[in-house]
Amino acid sequence: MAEMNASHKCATCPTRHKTEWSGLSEAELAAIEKVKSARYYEPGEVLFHQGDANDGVYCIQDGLVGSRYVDAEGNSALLQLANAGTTIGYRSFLTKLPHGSSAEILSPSFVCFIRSSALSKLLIANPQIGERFLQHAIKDMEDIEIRLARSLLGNLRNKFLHVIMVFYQQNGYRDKNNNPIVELPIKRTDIAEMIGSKPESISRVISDIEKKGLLKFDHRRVHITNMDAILYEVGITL
Amino acid sequence: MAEMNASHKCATCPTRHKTEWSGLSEAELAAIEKVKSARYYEPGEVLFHQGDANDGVYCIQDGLVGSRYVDAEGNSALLQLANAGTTIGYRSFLTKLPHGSSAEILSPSFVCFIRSSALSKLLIANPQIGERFLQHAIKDMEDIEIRLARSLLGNLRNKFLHVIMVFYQQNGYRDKNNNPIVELPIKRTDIAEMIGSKPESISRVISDIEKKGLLKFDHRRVHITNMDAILYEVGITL
DNA sequence: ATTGCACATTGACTTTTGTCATGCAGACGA
DNA sequence: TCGTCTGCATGACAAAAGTCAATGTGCAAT
Repeated sequence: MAEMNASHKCATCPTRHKTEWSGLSEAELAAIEKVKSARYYEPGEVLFHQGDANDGVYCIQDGLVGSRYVDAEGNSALLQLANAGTTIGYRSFLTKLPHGSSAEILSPSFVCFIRSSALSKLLIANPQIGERFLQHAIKDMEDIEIRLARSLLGNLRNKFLHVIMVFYQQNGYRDKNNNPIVELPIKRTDIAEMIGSKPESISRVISDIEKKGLLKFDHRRVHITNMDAILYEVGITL
Repeated sequence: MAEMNASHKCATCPTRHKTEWSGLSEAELAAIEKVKSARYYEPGEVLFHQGDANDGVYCIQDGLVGSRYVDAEGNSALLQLANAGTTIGYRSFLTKLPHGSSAEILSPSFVCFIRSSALSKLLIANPQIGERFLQHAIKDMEDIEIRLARSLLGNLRNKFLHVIMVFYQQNGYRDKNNNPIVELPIKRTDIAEMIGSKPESISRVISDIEKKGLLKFDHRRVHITNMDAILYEVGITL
């Protein structure tokens, strides 16, 4: 993932169809092409910091980016993960307020950047991009609302299983024996920060879940050995 | 609050300036007036149920409405509170998906209703209403994101104090001696459901907080006796 | 191959929160 | 005024999760 291609033009971007920039004309793409910049990022790099003013939006062509919130005591939480095809930073672009959380590279990523001033012009010329931002906002909102509901209602084990299943929906595959497998894109500490917990507790939950035969962990590779039980426990709704 | 007035026309609605319907022309208001219905609700009544299809949006003229999510085991959580001037149900109107949570009356309320079919026509004729929904969505999102962050990072006491301070910002006032006071609009059990806890734990947190001299509880009336300490503990940011 | 390092696990213990049972007080209708 | 009901508080105990310390493990650089 995220290896350097020959070119990174929007017109040939493999993930553009999943973004707010799908369905634009050749001329519009060319306009974006002229004002955008793009580069490869290493894990740990930061696209923008919590509290910074908005300078534009970032479109993730490949990789994984987390939005991390740090409170006054220095405790941090991962509020959201954004993968290929996701545009981030649009919220503070629209509100003109500072970023509420940092955007931190979690996996090697290739990310494009469109400066606010250029984006404002694009929005005036193409009102349908605004409509796409509304759709995006609503999708994000449902996502966050589910997280909130689970964080209010579930125990550690339930929340952890949910995270695993979300990763499975995004990245999961089946091996030659048709057994479901998912590679976790982030480390234990970050999983803990997604559900408001600590890495030690994650370890304990993992060994408990393995003992019960629901999952089998091999470092970041997870074999889902009892899908039904997990789906039942996680709950189908929401 | 929420007593029956002589009339409940949008044109004279005291809370309209806070809603998506502000800034509409006389003719547009008259159009809404023709298609809307409105009535008074008692606590416990439900505007729509989790899982129901969307039939329109509800505009709260006066009172308090909570969106309650219930999981498979029957545990419930209050995800959001909506007070006067707030329009709810717009999300599933826009996505055409079922409601993710119920809307339950928490205080006596007067609520207007605009059917989907009529609202669709209004939106076509008045694109700026769509823009207002985007603003509303973003505001809701920031609200939920704060809740999520606190729910991931904070302990019970911190989350409880935050809820109190939110109520204070909305409803708080000062007595003759200039001491800050807030009347809690909901009971302990519902506060517990807002922060993923139980009423007994809320009681304990309250007696602890009283012992420390931060707040003084008289049933639902709360005297804020050490504002600085509370603001420090809750944290100014986000 | 060896060392160093970041990540992960495990154990012992503490703290926080939930659970269950009980009692009390204010609100309301008969 | 009397019972009844709901909300609230408290005590005793159980369960869940965090903390601190020690140890293990794979990986990369030398």
